[in-house]
Amino acid sequence: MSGRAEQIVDAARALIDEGGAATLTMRALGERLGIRAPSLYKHFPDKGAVEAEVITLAMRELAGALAPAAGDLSELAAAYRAYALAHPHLYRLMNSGPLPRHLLAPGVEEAAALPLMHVAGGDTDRARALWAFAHGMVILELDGRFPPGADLDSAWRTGLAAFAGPGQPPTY
Amino acid sequence: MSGRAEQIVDAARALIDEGGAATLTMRALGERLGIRAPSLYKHFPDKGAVEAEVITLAMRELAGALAPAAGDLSELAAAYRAYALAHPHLYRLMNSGPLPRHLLAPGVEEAAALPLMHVAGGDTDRARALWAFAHGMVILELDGRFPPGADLDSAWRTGLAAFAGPGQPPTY
DNA sequence: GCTTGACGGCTAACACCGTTAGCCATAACC
DNA sequence: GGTTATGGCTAACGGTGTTAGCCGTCAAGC
Repeated sequence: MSGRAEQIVDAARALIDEGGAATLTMRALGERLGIRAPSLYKHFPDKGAVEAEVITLAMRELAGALAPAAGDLSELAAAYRAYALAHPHLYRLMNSGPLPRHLLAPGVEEAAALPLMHVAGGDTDRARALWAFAHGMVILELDGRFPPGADLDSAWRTGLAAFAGPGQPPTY
Repeated sequence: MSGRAEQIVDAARALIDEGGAATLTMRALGERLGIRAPSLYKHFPDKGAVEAEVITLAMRELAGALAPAAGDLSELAAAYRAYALAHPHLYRLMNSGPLPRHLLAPGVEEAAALPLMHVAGGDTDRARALWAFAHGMVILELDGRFPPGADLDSAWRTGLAAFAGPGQPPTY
């Protein structure tokens, strides 16, 4: 990816991070770089390709934010939620709707899921259930689905306690 | 809501149910009723108002689908997942993104959540964690985020077992 | 019976969207 | 020095939600 392409992806990331996916417009993106929209097509085939690069970038960010907390369930959950709250639009972009897997850098999706797999002790069912819980909590919070004033820390603790319970203890 | 308005909402529901939210276009909606797009604005202030009515309708549907399974956790979970898989686009519409609460029929959101609250034994933390898990499982499945061939029944069982565990037994 | 007004359709148009076609200046390379 | 790739540009197309303004129908009131 040439230098110009990286600038475009960075600008697109900033645009989404600030105003959400709907703010990412080819014209707005061009304007941010002092360029007209059609010129962007000299670097990317279409808008979806730019978005895919932003997703790749965000997944690497998320993996990086999770890595230091790997090993401890509640720390990992806190780091996961913290990233989502810090970058709600990026979180939504990479974790909602169909994923353009064929456009993503290979391995990046697995890398983001690795800490969770590790904390689940290699039990895929447990890992998937945990992932669903964490994603559910985060996305419902981001979308304002919980009643205003709801004690979400408490709900998180309750859920994590259930998963940490004696059902299937970590094998390591 | 007059007769014509109901026809519009029904057509909109059908359009979304068949092809997803993106298929709901004011022009397509009009065409389905033998009418031009601008005429729709004689019945609704904008597209968002039509969508809000469809959301209200879908929430009532979901509540109706959940009611027979109330009381039993795994039955309730099965009914929840079944509705989502039967009407993925409607599920996404009503459970993703910001909710236009001020446009929804009052009480409809609570009614859809009631069976879950009941099965959680009145424990709001437990109810929220369960909701997050169920929504997470469903939306990740709908979005194709799980690996192809993943045994999701098994993941559901694992998660439900964790929540049904001795952490906080039902109080009734 | 005539007038008035609401209702519910219509066309034309605007601003914005992603995208394509085609032109052109610069710069590197043989 | 000519050739070619790079990376800009304008103009335009078809699609989107939405607005303005026109007009036929039909019921109510005088």
